Amino acid sequence: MSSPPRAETFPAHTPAASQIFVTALSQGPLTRLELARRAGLSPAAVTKAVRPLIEAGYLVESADQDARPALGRPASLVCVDGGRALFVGIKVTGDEVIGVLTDLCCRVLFARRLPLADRAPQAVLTTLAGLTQELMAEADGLGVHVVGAGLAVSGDVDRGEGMVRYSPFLEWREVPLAELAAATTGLPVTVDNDVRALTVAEQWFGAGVGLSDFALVTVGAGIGCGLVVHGQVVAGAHGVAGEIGHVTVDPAGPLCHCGNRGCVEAVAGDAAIVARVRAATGVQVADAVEAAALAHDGIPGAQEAYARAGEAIGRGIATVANLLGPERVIISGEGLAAYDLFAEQIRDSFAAAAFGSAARCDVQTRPLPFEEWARGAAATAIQSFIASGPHQ
Amino acid sequence: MSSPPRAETFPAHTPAASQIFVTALSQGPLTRLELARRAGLSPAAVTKAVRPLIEAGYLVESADQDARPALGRPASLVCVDGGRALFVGIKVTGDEVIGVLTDLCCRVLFARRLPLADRAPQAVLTTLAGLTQELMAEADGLGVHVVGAGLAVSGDVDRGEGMVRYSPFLEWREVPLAELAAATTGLPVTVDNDVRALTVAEQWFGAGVGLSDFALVTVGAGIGCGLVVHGQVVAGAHGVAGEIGHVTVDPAGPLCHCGNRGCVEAVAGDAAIVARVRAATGVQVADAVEAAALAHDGIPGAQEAYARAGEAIGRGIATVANLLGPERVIISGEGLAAYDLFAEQIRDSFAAAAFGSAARCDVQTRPLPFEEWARGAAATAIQSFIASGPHQ
DNA sequence: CGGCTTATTTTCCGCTGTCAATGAAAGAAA
DNA sequence: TTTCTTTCATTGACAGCGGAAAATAAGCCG
Repeated sequence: MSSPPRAETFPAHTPAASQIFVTALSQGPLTRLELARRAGLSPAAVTKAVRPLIEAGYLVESADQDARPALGRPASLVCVDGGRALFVGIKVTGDEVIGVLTDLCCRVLFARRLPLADRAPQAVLTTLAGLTQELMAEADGLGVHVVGAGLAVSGDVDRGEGMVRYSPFLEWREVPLAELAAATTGLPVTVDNDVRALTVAEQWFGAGVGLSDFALVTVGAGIGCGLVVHGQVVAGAHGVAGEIGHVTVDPAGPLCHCGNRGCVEAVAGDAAIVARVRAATGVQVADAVEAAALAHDGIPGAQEAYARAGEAIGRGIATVANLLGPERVIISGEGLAAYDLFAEQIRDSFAAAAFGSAARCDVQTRPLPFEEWARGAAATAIQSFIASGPHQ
Repeated sequence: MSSPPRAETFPAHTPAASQIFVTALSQGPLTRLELARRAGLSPAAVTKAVRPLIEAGYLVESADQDARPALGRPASLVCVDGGRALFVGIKVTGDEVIGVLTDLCCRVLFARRLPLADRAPQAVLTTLAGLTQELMAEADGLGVHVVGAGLAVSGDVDRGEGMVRYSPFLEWREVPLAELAAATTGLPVTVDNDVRALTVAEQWFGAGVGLSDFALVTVGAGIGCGLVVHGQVVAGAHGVAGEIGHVTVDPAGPLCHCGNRGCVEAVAGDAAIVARVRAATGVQVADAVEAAALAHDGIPGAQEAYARAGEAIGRGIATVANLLGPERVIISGEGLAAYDLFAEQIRDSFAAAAFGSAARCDVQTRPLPFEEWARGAAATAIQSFIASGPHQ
C-alpha cells in the first residue's frame, strides 16, 4: 500500500552515540569536552561518536567564538542540525485534529487544525492521512524529508505496541493505531498518550531538560500529569499513571465524572469552574473563557470559583511532591490563560500541603500554544527516530 | 582506630555478573539457562559470570533433581550460599535500637533490641557499637565474617553520602552517621531511610521480587510509603519521597502534627486511632493495642475509628496507584496486627478511589515481625556489598 | 550402543569505550 | 618571529565484555 516504513534510520551505531546526540539535542550547542562531561564518557568516545553524525548531517560544527577560553585552543561547538530531518506530530481529540510539522529540534515550522466530524477509527485515519499529506507537502516545499510521525491520543495508550487500549473521548478500544497510520501514511508512526507526549517534549526540549525527576501538570478541560522518574517517563503497569486529576482533595466536594467526589478535576477542570461560576453568579457562561472574563471583571462568585480551583491544583501538586519529591513541577495547559486568577492559591496551598523539604520543589509555569500538544506528539516521533538506529 | 573498612569485596568483575548474582539471590535456585533468560543475557555470559562466583563461594551448585526435563541433559541449579557472608542490620528509633544478624540471603539469624536512653549522636554511636559487637560475636560463633552493616533511620537520609540530614525523632541534623559508625565498628556502613530500607528488602527478598514498579505502605505509628519505579527505589530530589502519610484525605479532618488537616497519618496513625477511640468510647486506652482490643470486643466507637483509618489508608493507596500505576502495593507495618479491623475499608475505598485500570493493581498484605525494620537495614548493607565489586 | 534431546561450555570474534600520547590552535612571552 | 603554555581534540593500541556458533556433556530410549 505504501513505501516500507522506516526508510531512513538514525546512524547512531552505539548507545553512547545516541546518548551524546540526545545531550547535544536538548542541551544546545556544546563543546566536545562538555558533551563528554555531561554524558559521563571520555572525550575520545565523543570524538568517535560525533564524526559519523556530522558526516550524516545530523550534527554540525559551529565556530561560535562566544565562550572561547582565555587561554588555549578554542573549543568548537557541536550542534544538532534541526533542518536535517522533519517530523509530523498530530494530536487527536474528540472533535479536531491538530497537526504540526517540526524540525529535528522540535521547532514548529507549520501548524494546522482540522475539525473531526466522525470519530470512528476509519474516518479518523482518513483525516490523519490527509493532514499528514498536507504537512509532508509543506516539507517538500522545504526540500527536506519527513522521517516519522507521532500521534498523541488521550486515554490508555500502549506506546510499545502502538495500540490505543481505551480512549473515552474517541470511544475507541484496542485500536492498533500505529500500524494503521503507518500503512496509510507510509511513515514510521509512534503513538502515545497525550500527556506523556507533552512530558517527552518538556524532558527533551522544555523545562525538564537535564532533570531526572520532574512532573508536568496540565490544567484545562481535564487536569493531567506526566511524571519523569529516574530519567524515564512513567507509564504505569496498567496504562494508568499521572492521574492527578482524580486525586481526591475533598471527599465532600462535587461529584466527578469518575464517580467519586472532590477529585481535583471535579473542582478545577474547566467544566467544574464553569458550573461553579454559573451557580455562584447566575450568569450562564458558556465556557472557561467566559468564566475567566467574569472573574477578571472582579465578580466575586467567579473569583471564588478560581480560588477553589487553585487550591485544589496546589493540593494535587503537593501530593505529587510529597510522594515523588521531583526537582521541579511544570504547570502548563490551556487553563494557564487564567493563571493569574489562581496562581496565588496554587502557591499557597502547595506550600501548605507540601511536607518538609518537598516544599523546596521548584514550581514553574509554562505557556502552552494551541499546537503544543501536537508538538508533544512530534517529540515522541523524534525520540523513536533516534532510537531507531542499528544498535540494540 | 579500627581495621580498614571494606576488607572483603564482592568478586563480581562485571555489571552482568552483579545482575546475574542478584537474580539468583532474589529469584531463588535457577538453572543457568533460566538465569540467562531472566537477566536478558546469553547462556555463555552466565557460565562466565557464575564460575568465579562459585569459586569464591558465593554461589553453589545444587544437584536438585526436581524440575528435571523429561528429555535431555538435566539442568543443575545455581543458588546463593547464604552462609558465605553475614551482615548486621540495625534500626534506630527514638527510644530503642533493634539489631539483626542476617546471612547473605537476608535471613535473620539473631535479633536483639536495646533501649536507647540518650539520643545524642555520640551516645547512640556507643550503643550501636556495642550492639554491633554483640552481633559480630554471634557471627564468630558461626565461624563466618560479618562484611557489612546497614543502619535504618527515619527522616531525611542521604544514602549516597551516608548522612542523616534531619531526623525528627532523634533530633539530629547533618550527622555523618555512616562515617562515624564505620569508624567505631570497623565495618563498611550503609545508612538509609527506614522505609526505603524496608522497600529494598521487599524488592530483593520479599513481595516485590521481579517487579519493576511497586509500592510498600507501612501502617503503624506513622504511615509511610516506599516506591520502586523503573526498578529503582525513589529517593526524591530533596530527600522527601513516599510521604503518603501526609497526603490529605479530608481537608476538614483532624489536625496533623505536620500542620495540615486530614492527612492520612492524622486519621490512620496509631495516635489518631487512639485519640478517636478515646473520644468515642470514653475509655482512656493507652495505645494502639488497647484500642484494637476494644474494637475486637465489638465496641462500636472503636470499630468506627478503625473503619475511618481503613478508609484513609485505602484512599492514600489509591492516590499512589492513580499517580504511578504500580503493579502491586504491599501493606505492612505494626498496624497490620489490627488488619482485620480495617481490611474491608481499605479494599473498598481503594477500589472506589482508584481510577480506571489503576484498580487492577494487586494489593497485598505482608506480616512484619518486630525485627523487620532491622532486616531492611541489613538488605541495604547486602545491596552495598554486592555493589562493592571491582567494576564501575 | 547409537540416536535424540536439552544444558552447559568452549572458542573465537566483533565491538565499545578508555588510556596515554600526540596533534592543533590559539594567546603570551621572549 | 619564535617558542612556550594552555586547552581542546584526535589517534591508535588495547583490554575486556558479551554474543554466536560449534562442541561437549549428560541423561533417556529404543
